Amino acid sequence: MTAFFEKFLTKDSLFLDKKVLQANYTPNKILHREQEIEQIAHVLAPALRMEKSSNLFIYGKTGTGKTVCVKYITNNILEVASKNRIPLRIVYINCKLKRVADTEYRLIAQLATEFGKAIPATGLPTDEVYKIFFSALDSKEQVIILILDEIDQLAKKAGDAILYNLTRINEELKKAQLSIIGISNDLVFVDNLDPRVKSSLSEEEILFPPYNALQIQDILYERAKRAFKKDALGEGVIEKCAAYAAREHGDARRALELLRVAAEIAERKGLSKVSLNHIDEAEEKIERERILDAVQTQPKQFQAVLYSVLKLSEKNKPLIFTGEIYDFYKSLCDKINLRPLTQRRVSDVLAELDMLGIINAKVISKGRYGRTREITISTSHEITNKLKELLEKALEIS
DNA sequence: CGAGATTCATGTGAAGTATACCTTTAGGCTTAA
DNA sequence: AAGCCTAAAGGTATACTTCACATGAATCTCGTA
Repeated sequence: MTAFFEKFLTKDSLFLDKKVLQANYTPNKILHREQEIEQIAHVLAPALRMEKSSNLFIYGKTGTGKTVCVKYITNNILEVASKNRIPLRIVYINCKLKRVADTEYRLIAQLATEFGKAIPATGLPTDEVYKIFFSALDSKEQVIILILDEIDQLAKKAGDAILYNLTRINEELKKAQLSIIGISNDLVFVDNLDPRVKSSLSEEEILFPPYNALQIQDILYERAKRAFKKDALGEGVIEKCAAYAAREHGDARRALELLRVAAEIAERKGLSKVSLNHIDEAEEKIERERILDAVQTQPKQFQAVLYSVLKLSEKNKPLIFTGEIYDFYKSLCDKINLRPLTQRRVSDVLAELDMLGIINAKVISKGRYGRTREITISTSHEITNKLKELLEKALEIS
């Protein structure tokens, strides 16, 4: 054991600074987004004069740099603010996180917690929580910029009334000022909003177009310079990562992750260079971990339903229907001593699993033979097998 | 043969229920003057 | 008399159930050519 660690220590790493490639890293130079950054900066600048800045709505596909740009700007603005003793506060919330900010109550509770007020998970009336949040907000003169990431998820689950309430809070605040930045991956999201919400939320709008392959390459080169030691990357590695990511609507986050994981794989193998086939391995690994992770954090019932789907797909059938799943699921529940949910609920569970991208579900009509969800597994065989193992363990299936 | 009607299996919306948790309040007990 | 603790009462959010109705194309029915 000691020998292993000794060797680990002396073996030199491919990385110079790994965190440069990690998802939450904010670089101090963002390429190919000069215009967007300037626009955002213009919108937010009034906050420094203690004026309310316009609400801002940012949209663009995943990995187009929305979050990074916003974080970059807010970091800068915070710096200036603290230097000049301006009471500016930035709150960032990701609305997608299940059980954190995916309902009205939980979002406001989360916000209140950000302001140092502990809110129980249940029990309080929602408007009470609003009041607590409100008084925390208005307790002193300050400007607050509230960033709601993945706001489309929130509106989809919790309705847009909550957004209306938030945009209206400002009118009642006496001392503080609140501006909202909404970030959405869904390009048509605003169009489905209540017009009142729409007009107040998107006083300013900025669209982030996808990066093209060349731009992603630039970004990768820039980061790789900091992240890796010289010559750690083989010929064409960056190009390939960029190409893969460009294929997926120019997702830079994905490209970076691909590069990092590929390097980790190479390093673990004790190689001194990352080569092209590591990228393929990395892609596989990322996909696997994304799914395994998502599944692991699901409630037991969800896992049981998913397991049923997997088991049924095993029988070499390309399409599975809700009814079969429910039957299997019920007998499964019997076996593992789980109280079965109703079909109604399972229907919703399946819809949610679809949303998570773990399965593909499509509602079809089979004419005379009724209407159902047609379900397919979207992942590769290998991952499916791993999943089954994991679920068997989690559900204690012998 | 083709237009409508029918049918099936389940999707989907609304309303109700169970659970877990919160605050408030009233009563009982302890404590200190 | 004041202070503290506990338990009951009254209230809420959330996950789930119950009930009832909606869907939509394959299939059936029946009038017509």
